[in-house]
This record gives sequence, structure tokens and C-alpha cells, in this order.
Amino acid sequence: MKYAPQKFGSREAGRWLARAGLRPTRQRSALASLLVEGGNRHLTAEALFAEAQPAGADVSLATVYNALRAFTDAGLLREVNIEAGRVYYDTRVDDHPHFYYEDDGSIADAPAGSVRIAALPDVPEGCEVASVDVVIRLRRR
Amino acid sequence: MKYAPQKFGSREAGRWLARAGLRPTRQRSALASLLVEGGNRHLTAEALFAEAQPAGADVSLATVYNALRAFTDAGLLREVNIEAGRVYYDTRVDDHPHFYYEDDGSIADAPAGSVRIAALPDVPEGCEVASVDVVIRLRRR
DNA sequence: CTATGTGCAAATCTTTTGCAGGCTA
DNA sequence: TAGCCTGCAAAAGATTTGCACATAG
Repeated sequence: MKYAPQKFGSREAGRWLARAGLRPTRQRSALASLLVEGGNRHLTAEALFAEAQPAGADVSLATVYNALRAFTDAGLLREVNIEAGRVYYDTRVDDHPHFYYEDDGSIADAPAGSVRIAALPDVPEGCEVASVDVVIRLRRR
Repeated sequence: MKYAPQKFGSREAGRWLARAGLRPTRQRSALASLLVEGGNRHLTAEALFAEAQPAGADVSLATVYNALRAFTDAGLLREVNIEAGRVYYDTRVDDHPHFYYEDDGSIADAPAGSVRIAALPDVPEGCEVASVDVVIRLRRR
């Protein structure tokens, strides 16, 4: 297939990709721009795909999935597993708690310091903590 | 279809179902027994289905899924979302932290009190906390 | 008897993969 | 040029659903 010339992707997005040693292809650059410039975000592959179209990015859904996985493996994104059968990607990669609104299935960062781990567990022999995920599920009252 | 006479399900399992107002059908009783008598467990629908067969329970996979959802809706079980595309059911329904072994994808309860929430968040207006899920992801060192 | 449950298979939905060809370095 | 990427469509895996029949209360 014929690809259009490179025309998407901010400098910031370019650095973001370079930092992880990923080739700045047209598709990745466009997706990276959407991810980096949107501030802290939590989105699914479908959602990013839907955003890419109107932005003129012209990426296939499979490429969105592949790119998100590549970004995650490179440490640029973080997977958030909250809902069964649906993966969210978080542009913040540090440990931080999330609010999950059960009503509409949306996700938000909980205010910094809103949850503090007072005591860390006795980790089983031969293991180390990779991350600590905290999800506060909220219900409309 | 012809069903075999009721012959599975302990008294304990019967009470467990009655407590939630669920009809103690043969299939549900058998599944409830497996769940209640196994102590604290974290299993998937597939896993429970696999256990039911040798136990002579003769349930279909669809029924296992339906029953697990019914149990969860009734508050007898708790869904645990840790891995994308795979739901675990926990026989403990109170808030408690989990260890997740990234190597083999297994789940275990973290020792009681191993994690203590020091400060609860400022919950958004009009919302209340349904539950707080804590997952400590472990990596083999 | 009547509302619930159940089995089976087909349908959904999300995510992954195989392949042929395009593109970055 | 060499190997990484992409698009497309098909595959895969988990869970749900439609329908006819069974069964608990």
C-alpha cells in the first residue's frame, strides 16, 4: 500500500518515540501526538482509533493495537486493567490510584496523595514488587 | 433435556445460596459446594468448569458463566479484574489486597494488614466508594 | 402451574496474528 | 538494501445470548 508523506506528529511526540528507540513512522507519530498532547489520559484502543480518524491520521485498528502494545512494552504507556475484557492505556506511567465510575465505566486519576500505602507487604521470597495498582470504585449516590 | 436427581451440594452450600435468594438447582448447588468448601479461592469460569467435570457435576460452560454472574450479582462472590480478558472470582467478598504473580498469572491473597490505606481520597461530589481494589504485582527476582 | 434455570450452539466483542508489500535508517 | 512496520482479513479466546425444554416452589 502507498503511504502518504509524513505530516503528523509534533516534535514532542518525536522525542517521546525516540526515547524508547521506536521508529517514528507516520502512524506512530500521529498516535503519539494524540497521546502526548492530550495531557493525562486513559483510553482504549478503540477510543484512540476513533480519535485518529477525524485527525486525518488514517491508521488501521490493528496498527493502533500494535502501536499501543509497542508503547507499553517500551515503558511509554501503562496498562490499566479495571474492566473485564477491556484494556485502558494510561499516559502516566508511575504508580498512582484511579477512580473508576461504575455507572459509565470511565476512569480518572485520583488526586495525588489521596491514598497512601501505610505499610508495605511482606513480599514472598524471591519476588519483588513490580507495581501497586489501586482502584477506587465509585458509585453514584 | 433430562436432568439427574439432585445429589450434589452440601448443606453449607445450600445456605449460601438461600442467603442470596437463589434457587438451589442441581448445577448451582454443585458449583456452590466447590466454591464454598475450597476455602478462599480465586478462579476463572474455565477453571471452575474444569473442576466440576471430575466431580461429576455435569454442568455446561455457559451455565458456569451464568451462575458465576448470578453469584456475583447476589454478593456471594467478588469479581477480580487483574489480567486483560480474564475474570477471576474471589470467594472472599470483603476489601482485601491481592498479590499477582506476573510470571504465571496466579493470584493470592496478600497477608492481612500488609497494606493499609492511610488516607482516603476526597471522593467526587455525589459519589460514594463502592470498593477499593489493591493489586500488588510481583516479579520473580 | 409459572417463573426460573439450563444446555447447546451461534453470536459478540476485544485483541492477536499471518502475509504481502511499504518504508525508515 | 535490510529489517522493521503497516494494512487487511482471518483467527483466537472469553463471555453472552437465543431458544426449546426442564424444574423448583
